[in-house]
Amino acid sequence: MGKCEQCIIKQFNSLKSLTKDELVRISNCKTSHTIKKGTVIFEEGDAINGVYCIKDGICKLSKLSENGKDQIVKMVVKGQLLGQRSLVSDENSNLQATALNDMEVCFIPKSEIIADLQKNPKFSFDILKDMAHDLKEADDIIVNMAQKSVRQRLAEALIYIHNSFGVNPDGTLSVLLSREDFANIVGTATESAIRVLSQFKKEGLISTIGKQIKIESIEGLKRIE
Amino acid sequence: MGKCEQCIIKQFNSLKSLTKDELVRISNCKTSHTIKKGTVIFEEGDAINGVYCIKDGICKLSKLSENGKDQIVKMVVKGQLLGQRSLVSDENSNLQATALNDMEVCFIPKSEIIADLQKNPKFSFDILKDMAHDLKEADDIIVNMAQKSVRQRLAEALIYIHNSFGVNPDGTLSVLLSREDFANIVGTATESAIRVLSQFKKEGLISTIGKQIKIESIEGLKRIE
DNA sequence: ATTTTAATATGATAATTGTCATGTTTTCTT
DNA sequence: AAGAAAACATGACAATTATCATATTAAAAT
Repeated sequence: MGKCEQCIIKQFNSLKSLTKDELVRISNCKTSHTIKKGTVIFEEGDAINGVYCIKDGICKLSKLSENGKDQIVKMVVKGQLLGQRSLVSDENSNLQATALNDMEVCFIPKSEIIADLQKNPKFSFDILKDMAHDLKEADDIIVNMAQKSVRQRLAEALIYIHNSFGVNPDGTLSVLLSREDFANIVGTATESAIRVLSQFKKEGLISTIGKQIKIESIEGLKRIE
Repeated sequence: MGKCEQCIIKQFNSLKSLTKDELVRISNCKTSHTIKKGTVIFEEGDAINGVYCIKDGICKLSKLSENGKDQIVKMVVKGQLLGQRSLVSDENSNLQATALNDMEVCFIPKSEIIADLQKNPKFSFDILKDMAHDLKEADDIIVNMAQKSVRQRLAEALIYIHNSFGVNPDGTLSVLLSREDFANIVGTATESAIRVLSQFKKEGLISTIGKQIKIESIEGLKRIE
């Protein structure tokens, strides 16, 4: 099993602020996992008790609404930490995490890392920065949900996914989402999401290869009102 | 001017985790302010460079949408800290803060408190907990915005305000909001908010005394689908 | 390879919400 | 106290979005 001290992934998240000694200790108690696409990593209400360092892949964080829909609140990718909040609060998770493709993760038990959070101010400040950033993003999402049309939100979601998670060699979005996922990001009915995507296609803003989506005009998508 | 060490307000926020020495130092550099209802405390894009400890009153945090509406993202009351995020990130504020009634606040410059954040792990852990809580709340708001009707959201907003900020002796909500404010919390047109409130009144769920609102049946509001 | 199932697509229609117009009430100003 | 301005209220209508029905296509299972 790989060692945290030597793992490049940590450069991308708060673990980079741990000392070598701390990393060695964590490395000895972490567990590596391969997670198949579609697997639920944790559910709403679960006690998580640790963080996942994502070595590869991507997952969605969602919350079940009373109307039966599963609103996607955030996506977490390779390099990032999943479940940071469980380190801080003793409450159970308010979100469900589901793998969007095959993932490789390391799980670090809370018990082993919580002391570092208390002792290593650089580390806790890093986590703090992360959360502040998440909070800012959440504010933006709230405003978008409240004030923008489905069309606008979907256009922005496409741009966001394009810019944040990149594209395949053929130009299609590297994260493969179902139409239902798109609907659950944007907060609309699946049919509505499908309809809007069809329109975007007609307008030449995107093209599709099977369920893969390729953005043809970011500028065009940005211009949508 | 009052001294932080003796101030009861700090019991309600993360400042309680500062040592006596730290509090004394902060007390010497803080500035007290009275803020009139309606005053903009800081705007989007402002560099805040400190936190406000709210001794009395309440304010709204909002963000301007492209369509000209001012979405209210959060309300901050007596006892809480305003602008915590400015301590952590060096970016300018993404939100505007506006006093909803007359306020009394103490402003603590970032320069004086940032060292404590680095050195006092109890304090930074407290702030971390706060942010984790805010983030959880933000998730809930996103789901509500995306999946619930205006009617449901407004009912929930009324309940939230009732439970979180309390009522006057006559039973009316102690935070006096305009219909436009309600619309901006719920993310709808002012006319729609007015309409729904009128309906709630007709249905006996609320009553009004001028623009003051009194909840007559929390259970009824909760039952709305 | 064929059946079965799930995902995508589109039409028709209903429900929700936004916009504009206009009137009323309340609050503020002088 | 009178007039002006802002906030509240409601109707009429348009736009957006959800829901239900039903194809069509793609993926999975046997």
